[in-house]
Amino acid sequence: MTNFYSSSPTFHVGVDCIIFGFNEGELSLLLLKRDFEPAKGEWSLMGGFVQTGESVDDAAKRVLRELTGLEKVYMEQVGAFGSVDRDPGERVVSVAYYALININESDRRLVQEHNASWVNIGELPPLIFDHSEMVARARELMKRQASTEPIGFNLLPKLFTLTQLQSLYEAIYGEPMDKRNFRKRVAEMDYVEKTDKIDRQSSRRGAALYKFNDRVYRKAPKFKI
Amino acid sequence: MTNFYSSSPTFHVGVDCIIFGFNEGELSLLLLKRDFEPAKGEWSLMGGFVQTGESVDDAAKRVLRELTGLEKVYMEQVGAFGSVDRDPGERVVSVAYYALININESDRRLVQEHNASWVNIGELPPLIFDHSEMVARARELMKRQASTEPIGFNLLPKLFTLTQLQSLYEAIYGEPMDKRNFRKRVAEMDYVEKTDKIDRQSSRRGAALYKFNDRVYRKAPKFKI
DNA sequence: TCAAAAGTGTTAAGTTTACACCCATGA
DNA sequence: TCATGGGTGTAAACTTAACACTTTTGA
Repeated sequence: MTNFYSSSPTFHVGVDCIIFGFNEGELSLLLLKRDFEPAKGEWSLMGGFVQTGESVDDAAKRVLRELTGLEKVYMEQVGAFGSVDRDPGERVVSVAYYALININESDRRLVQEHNASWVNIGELPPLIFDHSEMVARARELMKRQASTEPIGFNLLPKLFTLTQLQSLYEAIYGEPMDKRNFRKRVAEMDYVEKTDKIDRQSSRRGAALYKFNDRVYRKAPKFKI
Repeated sequence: MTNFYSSSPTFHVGVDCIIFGFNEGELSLLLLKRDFEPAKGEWSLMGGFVQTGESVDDAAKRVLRELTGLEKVYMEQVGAFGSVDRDPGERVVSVAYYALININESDRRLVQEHNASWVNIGELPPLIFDHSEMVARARELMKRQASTEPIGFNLLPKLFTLTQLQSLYEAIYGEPMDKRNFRKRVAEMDYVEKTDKIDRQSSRRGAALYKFNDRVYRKAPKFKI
């Protein structure tokens, strides 16, 4: 009896990470300037190959960790990219993931070693292969999910001001929002808790610092922003 | 110099299809009772392996065509499933797709030859591997997309009554809808066109038959149902 | 003549949007 | 004292939801 699987070819399976960060009111992506072939010298997403005994999700986590040093990061699968010629080197089916990280928590040394840098999302260079398409799909997905679930907090420090939070959502949606309406909505989210701490960086008066309480959110998960 | 790719393993890449149909007010899936190993005798999705020189999307289209005889079907990728042990036979990374078809247009002989049948979505048997999870994800995705884009028409005959259309959306959302509000919304969609034909199957009085005009939709794509 | 599905508008409730001024502070 | 960002409420516009009766016709 012939083996059921053996008549079909096998392929390298890759993972590529669209890594979002937020700083100074701007969304950025962590991109690599490739110092290796193929496509040496061009910009790309951080990627890698799935290994034996490693799930595709785990491969994505590993690849993210290799670049940023971070574990337990918020990640979502964007989808599989499987055109025949998407990688000119060899046939590779790749699964894209997006990650939301707090830029300040990433390991600067690792980032530098990989020749990676944060690029403002409005000024992205052309990317290799189909990586620009992956980014476009990831942005769409992230935008939709950000309007539905409180994932934006992953991009902020643990303590943040409401102005920061609003500026984050303005960056995600790409449009300005009304301050009073925004704060009204946040006020209804019991899991966005005002602390007694004050941020004195951003203004003379000082702004109240808030935190996201996931425990409370899971009890009453209502979110629409 | 060593080859960049060769240090990583390769895997079989599969595709699995969640095939939605609509009949008698009920959503159904086209499932296979496997007459081959592994998991012979159990229920599964229709699947196959990606071939050399074939994109993953094309593999999904081929697999769907092999079972239904249909081409140019509405399909969406659900995502990649990559757990290490998801297929007990051998390591397989699989990409799930959902398809929306008109049951009457599928090739009954082909369906029979594959030992496949339409199963009401409320009465699904346990499925092999992670196929139940694929189905769950596909349903969620399809529901969301159905509320945003006029994809439901793919499940109906070219001519349909408003009662059929409402009953379809009730099946998709799993909840009853108000007839007058529903018709009000449809009346605002210029691309849902009343024909001069009458359906006399469903009632003594007869119901006006409508059709979806994709040309008109693309000019003014507003949809919310 | 009646059973069965088709067809049709109005009102109340809820949600979303627009909008402008005072506050607290450090320089 | 003034420049800067922080903080606050109300009313109009719009959207959504609730609701019941008349029409047509084949059996």
